[in-house]
Amino acid sequence: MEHIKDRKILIVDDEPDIRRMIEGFLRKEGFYRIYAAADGGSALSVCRADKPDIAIMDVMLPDIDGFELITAIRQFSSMPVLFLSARGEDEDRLLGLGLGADDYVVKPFLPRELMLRLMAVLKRVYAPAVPESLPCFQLGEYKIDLELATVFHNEEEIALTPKERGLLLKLYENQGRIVTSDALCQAVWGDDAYSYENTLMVHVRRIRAKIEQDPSRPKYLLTVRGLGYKLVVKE
Amino acid sequence: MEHIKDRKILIVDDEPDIRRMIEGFLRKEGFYRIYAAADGGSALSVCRADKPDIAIMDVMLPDIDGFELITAIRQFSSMPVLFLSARGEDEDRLLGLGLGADDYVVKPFLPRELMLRLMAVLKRVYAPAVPESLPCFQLGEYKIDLELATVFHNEEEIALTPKERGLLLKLYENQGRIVTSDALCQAVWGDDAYSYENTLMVHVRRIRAKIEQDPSRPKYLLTVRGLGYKLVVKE
DNA sequence: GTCAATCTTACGGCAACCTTAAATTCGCCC
DNA sequence: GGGCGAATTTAAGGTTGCCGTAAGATTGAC
Repeated sequence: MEHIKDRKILIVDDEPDIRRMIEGFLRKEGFYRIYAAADGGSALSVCRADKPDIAIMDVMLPDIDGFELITAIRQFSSMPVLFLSARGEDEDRLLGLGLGADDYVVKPFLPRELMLRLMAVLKRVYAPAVPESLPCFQLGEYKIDLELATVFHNEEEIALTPKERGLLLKLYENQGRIVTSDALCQAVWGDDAYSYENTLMVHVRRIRAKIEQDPSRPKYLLTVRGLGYKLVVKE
Repeated sequence: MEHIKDRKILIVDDEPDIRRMIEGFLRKEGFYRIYAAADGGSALSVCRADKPDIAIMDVMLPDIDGFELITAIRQFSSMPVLFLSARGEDEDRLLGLGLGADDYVVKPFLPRELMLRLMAVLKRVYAPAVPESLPCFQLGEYKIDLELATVFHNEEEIALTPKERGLLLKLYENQGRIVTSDALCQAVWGDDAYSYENTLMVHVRRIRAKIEQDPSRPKYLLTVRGLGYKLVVKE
């Protein structure tokens, strides 16, 4: 999941105009994975089948009350839900939030407000658990600080890019051991392991340019032919 | 002021039942410094005399409209005000908030909701127990005094705006470390951080205009691509 | 020597970032 | 309230540099 706008959104409302309005606005804002449903029944099956990342739903639906719907959804999913409601009653609001709704917008609303709240919920719920601190270690005269994404060498500070940092982290976690190319790709690019072999080599080359005296005869980041790479930390 | 529940609360409502209900609930929740008034006139004198920390007041009072009352109060006090209203109209809400009300609860309400909002307002208004002294530090030829919100450079004094100050503070507290854009937004704008990315950039740009020789090639407030920003203090 | 694996370099796309200006909101004084 | 200047946000277009691709060179195993 690269971007917040890659999230899948389900819109549940029985009024076609509202559905289209919301969908249109969200698309204009850059969301592109949008589902829609007009009633609770189909909403429920979309939730099961497509597993959207968030649902925007009207409280009043033709076949089922929104609060019952969220209860049903909670049986199998903890996806965030943002309610739309024409009523301004506080009981509804509290009930909704109490049942696990994440926010609540009163109709009529400005598209922008819906947007703000949607983004807020997505950020809150899917906020990446950032590891507090990343390691810092020495390679001969080179000091590698992954926290600062920086290599220190001879008074110089050389910045590391995110990919370089990710690769070095994976290698450092397995220092002295061989890390397969697949494992490295997995660590940096995620599960969909396409043919990143070549790309990986290029990145390794770039890392070597930053942490090796002679990048062509590496001392620290070694190639293990046929298997992968290995980071040698000890002197 | 030790605790949030040591705050003095004024309840203004002409219905004795409502007054008692709110007061009872608040006492049960641990508040103990509670004043009550049945009309705008006495509310005003309580505000003058006892200087409550917050007022909960009905919009409809026998002698005066709540909005006029808040205007009168604003003449001599900036105490937070939380409105109760039987009308659910947004105009009222906006008007109230625009006039300096801090929140707004629609009757009928659940005591718990009033409570939540009351606490929220108190926290928001009184939490930033402004740290007495803010740091002052040197960036090359630039002296940054966050206390005075001023940059000194070549006999010149350049004022910092509140946002600029907030950002610089957060950066200074993490000097030498990378501060993510999210963390910066959070520090200055609060939790619901969305769409501030661009705004942040603009502010960074303006800060750079004040503390960098060449804002396009910053020496102190550096960009860390893909991560955030970093303040380099040491020379 | 041959072949496959790995290295090396260069280049273009694209997202992240920058920059500016205009629009809007905020805060203060009257 | 209304008006004014400052502060902030929005918007639009420009720039930069990370990253992925490809193509040719080199290395190591057999």
